[in-house]
Amino acid sequence: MPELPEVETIVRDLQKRIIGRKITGVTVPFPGIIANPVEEFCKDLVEAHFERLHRRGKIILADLSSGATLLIHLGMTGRLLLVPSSAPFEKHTHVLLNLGPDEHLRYVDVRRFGFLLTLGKNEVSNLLEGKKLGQEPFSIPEQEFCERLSTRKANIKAVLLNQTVVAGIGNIYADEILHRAGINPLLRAADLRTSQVKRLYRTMVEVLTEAIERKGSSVSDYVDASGRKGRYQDYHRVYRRTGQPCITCGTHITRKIIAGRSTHFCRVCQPFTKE
DNA sequence: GTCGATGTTATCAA
DNA sequence: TTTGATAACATCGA
Repeated sequence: MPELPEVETIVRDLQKRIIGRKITGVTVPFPGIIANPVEEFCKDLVEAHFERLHRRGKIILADLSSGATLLIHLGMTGRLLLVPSSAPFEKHTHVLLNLGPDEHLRYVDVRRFGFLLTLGKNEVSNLLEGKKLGQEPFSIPEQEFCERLSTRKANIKAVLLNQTVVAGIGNIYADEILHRAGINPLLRAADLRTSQVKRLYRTMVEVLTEAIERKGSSVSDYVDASGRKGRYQDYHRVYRRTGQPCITCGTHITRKIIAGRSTHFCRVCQPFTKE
C-alpha cells in the first residue's frame, strides 16, 4: 500500500542511484500496464537519461532528457526495483528498463492497479489538473486546509482519502492521523471545530514526517527500490491493531468499514462528539 | 470455495 | 456542476 511516505522513500532512494543514467533498452512483458501506446512509451524512454526524479501525491515523476516525463503510480501492490540484470525474474514483472548492461529498473505489480505512462511537459500539468489533484500535505497552508474541510459534508475519513482535497494520504495514514488528532473517523469534516481541524493539520504533518523518517510502512509487501522494508509499521497506533489496547488509554481498538475501507480507531480517544 | 486486503474510477443519485 | 456513496477491478493467502 504505497502512500505518500512510501513513495517519497522510493523517490529519495532512486534519486541517489539513477539520476544521470541512460535507459539503454525497454522490455514490456505486460503492455496492459502502460497507459499510452507502448511504441510511444518505448520511444520516449530508449536512449534517454534520467534528469530529475520527484513526487506528486502518490505519483512518481521522472523527467527525461528526451523531454518526456515518465509517470508511475504504484497502485496497491506496485514495486519499483533497481536490481542487477542477473537478479531472478520475479513473477508479475510488467516492465524492465535496462540501465546499461548490468542493472534493471523493474516494475513489478501483483494486482496490476498501478500504471506507467510517458507524457510531454505540458501534458503532465494537464493530467494533474484534470485529476484535480489536491495540494501536498507539506505545502498546503493551514488556512486553506481548514477552508477545504469546511465545505465537505462527507465523514473526515473519506475526506482524508480524497486525493482532490489533499494528495498522498491512504488508508494507513488516515487512521494514524485521526487517532493522533483524537478525531472520530465518522464525524463530518464540515462539523469539526476549528481547534480540531488545526490539530488534524498538525498531526497530518507530524505523522507523515515521522513515517518518512522511518522509511514508510511495510504492512503487506512494500519495499523500497533497493528491496528494503520500512519500519513505521512498528509505530502504528491503530492500523491493523483491532482488539489490541490503545497506546494512549488501553481501550481495545475498534475496526469498522468506513468509506468502504477498513478503519481502525479508539472509541475513547476518538469520541463521536464534537468538542 | 469464500473473504479480506486497498487506490482509483465509473456510475448513479441527489 | 459538484458532491457523496458504493461497486468494481485484480490476485493472493488465510
